[in-house]
Amino acid sequence: MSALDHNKPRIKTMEELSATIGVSRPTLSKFFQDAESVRSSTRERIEEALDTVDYVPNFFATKMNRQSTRIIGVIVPYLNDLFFTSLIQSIEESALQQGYTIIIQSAHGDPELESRAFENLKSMSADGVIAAPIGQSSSLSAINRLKEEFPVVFVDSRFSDNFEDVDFVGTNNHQSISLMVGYLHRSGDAPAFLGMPRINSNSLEREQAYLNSAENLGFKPQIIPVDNANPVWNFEEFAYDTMDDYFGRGEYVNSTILCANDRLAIGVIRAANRHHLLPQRKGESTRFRVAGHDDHPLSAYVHPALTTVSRNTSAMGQAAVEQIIDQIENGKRSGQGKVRTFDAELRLRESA
Amino acid sequence: MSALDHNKPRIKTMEELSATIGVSRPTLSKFFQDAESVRSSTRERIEEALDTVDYVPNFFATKMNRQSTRIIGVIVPYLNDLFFTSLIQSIEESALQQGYTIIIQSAHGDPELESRAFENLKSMSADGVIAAPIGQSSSLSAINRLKEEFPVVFVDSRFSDNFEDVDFVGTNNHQSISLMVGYLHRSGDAPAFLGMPRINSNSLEREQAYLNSAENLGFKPQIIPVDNANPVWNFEEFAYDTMDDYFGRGEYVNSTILCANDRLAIGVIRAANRHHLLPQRKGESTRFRVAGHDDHPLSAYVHPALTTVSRNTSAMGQAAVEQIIDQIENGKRSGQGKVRTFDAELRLRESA
DNA sequence: ACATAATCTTTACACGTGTAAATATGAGAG
DNA sequence: CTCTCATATTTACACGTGTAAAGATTATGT
Repeated sequence: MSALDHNKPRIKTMEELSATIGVSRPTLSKFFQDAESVRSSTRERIEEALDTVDYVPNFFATKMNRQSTRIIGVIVPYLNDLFFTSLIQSIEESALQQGYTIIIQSAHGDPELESRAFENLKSMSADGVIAAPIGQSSSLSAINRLKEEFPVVFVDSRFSDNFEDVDFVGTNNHQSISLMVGYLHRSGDAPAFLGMPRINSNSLEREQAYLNSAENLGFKPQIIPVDNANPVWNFEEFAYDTMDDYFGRGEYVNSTILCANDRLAIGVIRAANRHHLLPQRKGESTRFRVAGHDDHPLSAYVHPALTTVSRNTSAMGQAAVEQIIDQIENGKRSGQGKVRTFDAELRLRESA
Repeated sequence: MSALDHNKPRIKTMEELSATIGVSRPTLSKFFQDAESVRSSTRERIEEALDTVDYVPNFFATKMNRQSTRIIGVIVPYLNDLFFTSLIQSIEESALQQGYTIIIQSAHGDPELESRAFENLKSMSADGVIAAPIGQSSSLSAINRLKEEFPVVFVDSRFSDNFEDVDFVGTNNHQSISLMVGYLHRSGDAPAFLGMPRINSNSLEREQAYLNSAENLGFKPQIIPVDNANPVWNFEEFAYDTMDDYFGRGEYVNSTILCANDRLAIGVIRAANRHHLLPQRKGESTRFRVAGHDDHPLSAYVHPALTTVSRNTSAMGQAAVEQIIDQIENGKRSGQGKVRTFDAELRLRESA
């Protein structure tokens, strides 16, 4: 039968379907919203008929005259990042399970496009939005306005101020960083810290967590100065250029470097390899070490394999969906937003 | 003003907008479709009013009663792959420029979900679909039916048969592979070939191109046997496991290996590093070499940096959009589909 | 077979915007 | 100050489905 699918007559409207299979349109409407809501004999009759016919309800028409569209918007700053794509994947899976459809919007790193993405979702009457914000102040006012209009959950990073009333799902950066700093400190030199070339909450929090850990463990923190002039999204290149420069001048060549994320670490490893700072053979050892943060899918495949901490993207995606659906179905509570952060786990590999 | 955005009164319908700003609804409708279509004095009046008010036309309502929705669906087999995300990025950019909106659908590697993605897009009356198909026969019948209903362009890979009438945009695999084989052959040992663990057109074409090149250059082709039992999407792990096995048994340890894509090559490099097959220091040299295909964003950051050929994803995305819009606006020509393939360029780095 | 409840059909209006036709208004030319 | 043409307004219907109300039909228990 499935080979003959294309022979099924195409039916465009529910009205037409009603006429051809002899079931009233309101009943069909009920059926498509919830097959269980009609008598079982009717259900079977409809289902049999649907096998012989090619019909899908019009998406727009179904959503238009409805209080709830069961659409969740997902906004990410950038699609070319495996962290975000795996987050999306997890979100989509959870949402689908709850009968929600997701609409993906990428801001392409542009605050202007981020605002437009929110507008798009508003015009689609999305029930709610899960957003991983770019974190630049330019998009702040737009988001500030839109968070009043429908449920919003931030994931991954959030704005430092003005958004205490918005739910947040992310990583417990203090736990993850102190876990890694603790490990590095007890297994060798205390680490220096290479941050992200832009200001978002993760960037700040991780740096702060690093400083706290240093204080707790009693070593002198050392934050590697970087050019923060223009925020950039190709982290590997940024880290490579930065450290290639330092290494060329003989700086940090015997250090342990903790990077704010794996993509930076991958760039650092590349630079370190170029300057022969890393152990090349089994048993060999050098003083230089690198560690990352996130457990990027490829971090196990660089050489030396990257020691890092894993973020539980799957749990984060699931939690974000739970939170947004809670807001949608139980109403948005004003006041304090719920904050859920997830602990990271150490992934000891070769680079440190 | 933008700081006070949230003070703007929220207006939900065009009717309401018409009442508050004193311009008739049909005129507003014209304005939102094409601002140039109304008298300039009217346009200014509307634009000024819009500054003081918060209104966006309802997406569903605008699309519903329209012949053209200006929506292009984009279906990818998997979102967790930087090749597809950069393709999407390029497609979105081109589409936006032409006034089209894209809706992204990921099949998550599942033919069932791929079919459903097509259904979704049909229910949204998408004007056309750009699809990178999974390439399994199970989804063939569904696609076969749907390609009759609206314009379809395949990108990246296509079905071997039954789809000569569908436009295709991809890489000139014969050019790219023979370019690489030629280079490897004249710079060292002739390569063996490691293919992808699943059957799509790229997989087959690249293998065939490899065989052709071998014949042209007069060396004996050697295709590395792999387990094709269950198609798998984590290429790095697949390649690592496969080659770790071989290397452990002393096989291929002095070979030059050409991989069907960079993600495989990254896995191979990892395995080769574990078995110390690759040159570790400057000047050092071994007989073992690896080359990839695609110019994956991280291929320059593995160690040794991967020698590969670049696919022009930007041009491919742009071409795919051109083709789909051509079909949408000039009608679908039956008969032979237009095939556009792009040449690849050699990216000589360190691994070969 | 009867009463009763569950479900279906019929009818009608709603959602927010596109769009066509007839009419009214305004700007520019003479 | 008319006439004319371009553009706006008014009115009306359309898109495809959700949904409420009233009446008709079917299933269930006795």
